[in-house]
Amino acid sequence: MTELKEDQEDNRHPQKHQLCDFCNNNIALIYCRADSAKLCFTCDREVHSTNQLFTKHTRWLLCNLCDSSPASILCSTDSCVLCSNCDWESHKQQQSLSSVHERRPLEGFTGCPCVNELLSILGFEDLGKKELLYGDYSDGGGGYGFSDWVVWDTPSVVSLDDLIANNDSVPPPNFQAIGVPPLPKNRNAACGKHKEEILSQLRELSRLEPNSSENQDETVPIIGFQSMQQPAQNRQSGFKGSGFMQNSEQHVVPSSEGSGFHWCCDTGEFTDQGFSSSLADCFIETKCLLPDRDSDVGDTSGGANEEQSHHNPPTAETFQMVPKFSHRELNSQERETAVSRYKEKKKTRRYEKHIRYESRKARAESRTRIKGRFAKMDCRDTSVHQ
DNA sequence: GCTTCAGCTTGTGGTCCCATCCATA
DNA sequence: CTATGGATGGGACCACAAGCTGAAG
Repeated sequence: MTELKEDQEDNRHPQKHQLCDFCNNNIALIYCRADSAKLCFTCDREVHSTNQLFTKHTRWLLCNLCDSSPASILCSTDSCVLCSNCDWESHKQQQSLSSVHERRPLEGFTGCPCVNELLSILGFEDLGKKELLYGDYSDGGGGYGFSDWVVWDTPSVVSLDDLIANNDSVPPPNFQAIGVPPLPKNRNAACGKHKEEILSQLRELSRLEPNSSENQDETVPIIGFQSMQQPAQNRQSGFKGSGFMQNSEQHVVPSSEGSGFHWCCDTGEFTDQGFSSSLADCFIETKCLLPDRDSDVGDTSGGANEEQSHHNPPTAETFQMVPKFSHRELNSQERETAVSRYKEKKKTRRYEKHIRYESRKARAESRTRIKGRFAKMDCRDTSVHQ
């Protein structure tokens, strides 16, 4: 079904994939604005690890439509990443449909992230390096096909009641359910249409990493139900992924004492020392982007604010009512305008010194100076001697 | 609407000073 | 690893005419 949809999408936007500007061999998946270059993951690593300056280049995934601009928007509905222009064009033409499209901003990355970090950046944080290296996700045979990694189906047995029901088999804090088929991984991958190519290149990159074999054990995610990661996924699909659209079970996810993880959906409070700061930053940023109405949500945990019955408890439905898309679209338009202004300004950018008033220049050159500083006219006599 | 005027702001270049980087002992 | 010195880059400084702005006639 998903593959069919993707095929249709591909037919709708027939295109020839751009090759990497560096090796001219692999499909370019990354765009570096500083270099104005389209790169594959391997060449990106090679190019941007050469010196410290290059590591500061911010890179983005390539837009799935035009294949020539950095993608700044993820459309979860279409499972594609788009540049601001293509996002505007594609969703402008389908006003009625775009109103229900889930979109969220994407951020670039800098430095030389390792494969695991890239997996996290691209929304494959559940997919450890071991799976990347040895996992057979590219075909459907013998287990989980690729689509299983990226398509989210609500788990049949994940609720507080389910967990409490069998007290005899209360799982340890990490809730490792041995023998349970692994949940679909990464229901919120942010890599767009070229998932397989990305994973293929990351797999290649992983092989090239010197300590790929050493760290495998450390990076192997727990197979099966992982309460440690569940909130992160929920958070991604909910907060980051635009508005709690997917998983109404979020508010019954158990908080596990002593596990270093706590999730409380009522307040939106989320703490987990295990998560990277970058992910936390994403969360904070997204929260700031939400309309003011959301800011009240965080207070509902307090007793006094519970009296405020003018708004319902922040269930998934409540958040769905928030006019988040109007906010998002406004940002998108503003972004569009800003990008246009930036491009125009960039065209006229001048790095050489620009003299606005030649007359002032001529006068400054003829002025008397003392140690480079302009001197008063009545100091002329003394300056002459210097 | 136009002109005039007063007051304020801006811009100009050579030199100095300080912080930072890098190589070397 | 630390200390030292040279190289480098960028900002501050100066006076004052030109330009700008708002009020007044």
